[in-house]
Amino acid sequence: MPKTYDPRTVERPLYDWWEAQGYFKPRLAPGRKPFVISMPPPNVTGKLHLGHAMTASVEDLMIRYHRMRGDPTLWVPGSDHAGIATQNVVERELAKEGLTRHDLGREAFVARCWEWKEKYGSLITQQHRRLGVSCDWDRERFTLDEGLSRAVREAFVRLYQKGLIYRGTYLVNWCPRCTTAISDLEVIHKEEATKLWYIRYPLRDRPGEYVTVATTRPETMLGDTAVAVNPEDGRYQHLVGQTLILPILNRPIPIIADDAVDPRFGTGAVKVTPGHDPVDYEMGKRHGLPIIDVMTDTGTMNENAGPFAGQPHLEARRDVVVELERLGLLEKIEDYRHAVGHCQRCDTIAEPRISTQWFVRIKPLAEPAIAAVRDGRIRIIPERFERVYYNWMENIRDWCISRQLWWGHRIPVWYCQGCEAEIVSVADPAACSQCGGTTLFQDPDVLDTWFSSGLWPFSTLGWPEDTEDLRTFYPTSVMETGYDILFFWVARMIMLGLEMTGQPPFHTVYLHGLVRDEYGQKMTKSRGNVVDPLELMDDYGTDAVRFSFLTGSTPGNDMRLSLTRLEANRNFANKIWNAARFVISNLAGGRAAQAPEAPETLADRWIQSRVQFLTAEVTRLIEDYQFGEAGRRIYDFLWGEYCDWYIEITKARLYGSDPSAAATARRVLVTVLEQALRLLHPFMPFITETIWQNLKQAWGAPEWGEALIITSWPEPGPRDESAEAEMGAIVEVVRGIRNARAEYDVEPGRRIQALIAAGALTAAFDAEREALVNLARLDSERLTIAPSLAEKPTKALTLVTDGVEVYLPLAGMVDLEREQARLSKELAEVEADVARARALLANERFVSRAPREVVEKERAKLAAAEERREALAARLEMLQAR
RNA sequence: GGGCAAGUAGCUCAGCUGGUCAGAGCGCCACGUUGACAUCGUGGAGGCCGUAGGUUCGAGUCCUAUCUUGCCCA
Repeated sequence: MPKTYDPRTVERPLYDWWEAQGYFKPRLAPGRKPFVISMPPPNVTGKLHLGHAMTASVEDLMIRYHRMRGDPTLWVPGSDHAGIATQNVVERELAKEGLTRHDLGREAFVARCWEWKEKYGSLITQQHRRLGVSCDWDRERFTLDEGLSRAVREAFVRLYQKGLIYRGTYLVNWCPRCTTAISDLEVIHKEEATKLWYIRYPLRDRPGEYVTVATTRPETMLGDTAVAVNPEDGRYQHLVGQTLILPILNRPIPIIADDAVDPRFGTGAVKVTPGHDPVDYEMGKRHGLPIIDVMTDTGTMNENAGPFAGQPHLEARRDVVVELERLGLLEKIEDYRHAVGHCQRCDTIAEPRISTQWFVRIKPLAEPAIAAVRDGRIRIIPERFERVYYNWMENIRDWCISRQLWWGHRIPVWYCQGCEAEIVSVADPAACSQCGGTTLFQDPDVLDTWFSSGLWPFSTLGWPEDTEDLRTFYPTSVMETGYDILFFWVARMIMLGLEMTGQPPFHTVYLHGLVRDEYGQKMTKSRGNVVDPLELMDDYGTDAVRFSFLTGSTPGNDMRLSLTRLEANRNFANKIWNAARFVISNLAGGRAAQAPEAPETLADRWIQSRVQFLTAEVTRLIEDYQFGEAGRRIYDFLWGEYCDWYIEITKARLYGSDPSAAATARRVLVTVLEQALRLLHPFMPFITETIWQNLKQAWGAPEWGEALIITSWPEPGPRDESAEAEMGAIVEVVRGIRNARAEYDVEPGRRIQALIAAGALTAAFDAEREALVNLARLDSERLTIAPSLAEKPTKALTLVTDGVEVYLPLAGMVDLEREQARLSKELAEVEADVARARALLANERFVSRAPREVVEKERAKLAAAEERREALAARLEMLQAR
């Protein structure tokens, strides 16, 4: 094994081997409930980003854990066709050739998209493998696959037949750049500084009088069909029912009264444009106002805009204002801040626009979806997102699912030219079901990408066919994803899953946070702060990247990417590597070549007890979805206990002359490391498997099995409480001696004399005498360990720990004045402890109300402190009396 | 306007259902080429857990108010 761990030489071949061996495929076990995750499908347009790395780290952890537990474990990968995003990318490619999609025509354009998908879609899956994801690639799916497309049609038809999908003409969000409708969720509201224009609308029947309205979008006045005031507003009550003349177009429009008007906004009178504003649209419906659409699908003014027809709407805005000013109807312009909706995909300002679209009637789907979370059939982690979910679900509005795009699932609706019937069908119809006519036109629109994603947990398993996979692996277990797509995706999977399959698609939703840059900013292309996970993996190794994501975040909370943390975890990998190197290089021919074992030492019993405790804790924490804490425990164990203490302690035996003692140490070194590697494997799969294979080989233990990835998760064995307590005391003494040496500037190489009065712990200290000598750099010849000392040296440093007194007669170095001062300080501290514990125990309410264990613990603490106090006081007295 | 999260050592963050919870990594100081590791070892300094109340025998840990920052929804 090389001196430093080199992930680059390890990762790729190991991943290929795992995959080739079929370890990523589920192993069925009769009677065991499968553990299944549907991987959130990355967009085919995408490059691997840190979100994927986070997702992969968390999901692969769960997958590997359950696989080791023996559950039939399936992780279904795939990718998403990402309608708007992909279409935009391909259109941009075309633009480089000076072409638009319309130049190509629909069929050729879609073919072009497929080409693009074939070329780049596999890129992200290759990149994905580098993260170590142990998913079943044979079950990889793409949302536009034949099977999934069929699922989409089936779902559409079922919803349509139940009356849950309808077509209608409504005000929807429209992106004039993408030239398609988008759903409410795809509109991003951003606060922007704009202007508020105050415009005078003359009263028809009262010459010279007018009503002033304020607007942020003057060009939409061309579509005004009323002016509204609040019915309670005294300023305007007398005008309600009067008629105004719309400036420029000179159209008569009424003044209406409506509760929706906020009297505090602007002048309290607002223009009503039902064709271009959601509030106005609702108002228009209530008052039977006409709807006038003044824009085209690309955001230019149409023929209804009179003199401004043909102008882009922002130009028209400017010119409308100029014209109003000329007419003397522009009262004033104020600065104003308000939220403006933007297209999620291209950031263009989204315009509310009247158009004919397909919608999902969502309330009947939302109600069962709310119930599933409320009654606990679905649990969301962290829990607070359940409220976010309810809040959104309870205020949900019908979902606009049609998109005026070409790349996607075409809506399975055909219109008969003969009788105008609407035919909705899973299979392409040959003839009209009403009149038998054969001239049918399919609806040109495609479905919202999230409609197909919403079916993902079951469409990937074969639904609507009653497949073996669907029967075995559905419902899935955990849906793990970023909280940013709780509404987009998770909520819709729950709704569609319940509706289509009658079951919640998963029992647990685990939401991770977003990965931000080191300054806490969202990573975006425009900020230029995007970090490429591939580079991180190159620089630090995949295991370090994964471990950093797992231990550096808590569910639902964003994390900042910290390079020092990555470095620390790379160092951790290297630390384990070297610990393993140490163990392996000391195996001396392996298990078969070992002498009969000597009995286990205290240290052996201690480390074995610790690894059992670790196993229990890590298992509990993983079961409780506390992955970060679990990872940190393993880190602390391996570095803090195994390396810093146990390995150091075994050196004496390994380098000593007793082959039996060495044999025991070797076995314990190997088995404890092996168990810890199993625990760590879901966090750091590459290095653990690599070490494990080396260790198995060097130790000669074929019965461990083929690979770590498929070994069993360890069951915690019993703890050895006394070994832990005794070893704890020894560690404390060693630390005390090291501390004293540093404080007195004893040269590191110098071996010093020590006298230890170990009381009840004498046997333990005797047993680990060699460890004490080595770790505290004591002079073996001049080390006394006894229950108590008949004669205590005067010129010596004194350490008093629980139940143990240590004397260090540092020849010529002990300054008794200083020593007395040091002991006095320590005594004062202990006295404070004693006083505090006494006060607490004297409090009747504490003794009577606190749990017994807590009181007992406090009593034990008091006793120990008192003992220490006595020892310190006695020592001080002795020094003073000298 | 409604809601949520965060505010803990110089920095980045852990601290589960209230009782060694005051921690880690990095940084800092001192020392160290002891036969796994300088991507290391040993020792050390450093925080009244945003602020003010409250509940409790006991509160970073629960409640209320408040300040700061960020996010979501409307």
